[in-house]
Amino acid sequence: MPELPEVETIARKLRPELVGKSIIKADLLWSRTLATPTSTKFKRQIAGQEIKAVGRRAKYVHIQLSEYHLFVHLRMSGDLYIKKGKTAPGKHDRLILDLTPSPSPFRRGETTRLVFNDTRKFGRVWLVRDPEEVIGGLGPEPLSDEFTTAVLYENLQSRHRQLKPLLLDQAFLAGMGNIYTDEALHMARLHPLAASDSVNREQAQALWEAIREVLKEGIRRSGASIDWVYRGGEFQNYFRVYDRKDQPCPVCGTAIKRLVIGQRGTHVCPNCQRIRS
DNA sequence: CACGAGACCTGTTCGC
DNA sequence: TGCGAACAGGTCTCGT
Repeated sequence: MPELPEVETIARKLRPELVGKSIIKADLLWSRTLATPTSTKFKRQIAGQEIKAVGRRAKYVHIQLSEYHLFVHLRMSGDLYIKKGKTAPGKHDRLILDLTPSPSPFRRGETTRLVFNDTRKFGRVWLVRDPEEVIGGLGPEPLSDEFTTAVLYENLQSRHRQLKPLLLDQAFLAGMGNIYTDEALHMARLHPLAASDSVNREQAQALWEAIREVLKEGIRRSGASIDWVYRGGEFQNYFRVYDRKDQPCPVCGTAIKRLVIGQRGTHVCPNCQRIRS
């Protein structure tokens, strides 16, 4: 489910609810959800921590605590949300953090919880002192100032990889997923199988612009919501190629094709996106 | 180094 | 209607 825009949307929504509250206790309902440390250590270390900030790096939700950093990766089906009031855990809840009650005089003493729900159990949570332990190997943040056309061009030249798998590689660029990669390549009129070192300066410029534009549009529309996973986004109504097999390309009207590249469904306009040219 | 296949999981949709 | 196959927003690890 969640790529950069969806994770950004979730982090923005959680921030005002979480900052300033403290964690009372943790309830781990699926042990493999915890990547590090051990369950015992995790529960001991997180209890009493105050939430200082909530942000995002790549596809990780980053929750800064008084002495630790909590990272959550939603992978394919994860979601993070606030649940108020005492209720039984949901079917796919994997981790529940009890928070100090809201100070509001109208809802005095009401239980507030941060719930990590994850149907497919691929999601992971880390509690560390040093953030580098989790996010140290990531490539540039695509919407940051360090990510320039020149950086993209040089990095593309320095390897010989198919464009799509390279853009999905989080060590190359952090935050792109299957949807936004297909959309960006289409916008830049580049074929997903084109070799990275075959891309010229103009094409790198177009790709840089497309990546930023597509991600910003995704954020503006609060992400994309397909089927039962993740709700609230609107970007699915504006896909140009993703999930649009056999439907017309919005640019030229040619039927969109679906390929499989690196075991991922990949959508292209066979007319707009050609390997040579 | 680049790339493909298999794992990890559950749920929904598709094809016969 | 039933039932197995294919597929899903991600990433890791192994073998070639």
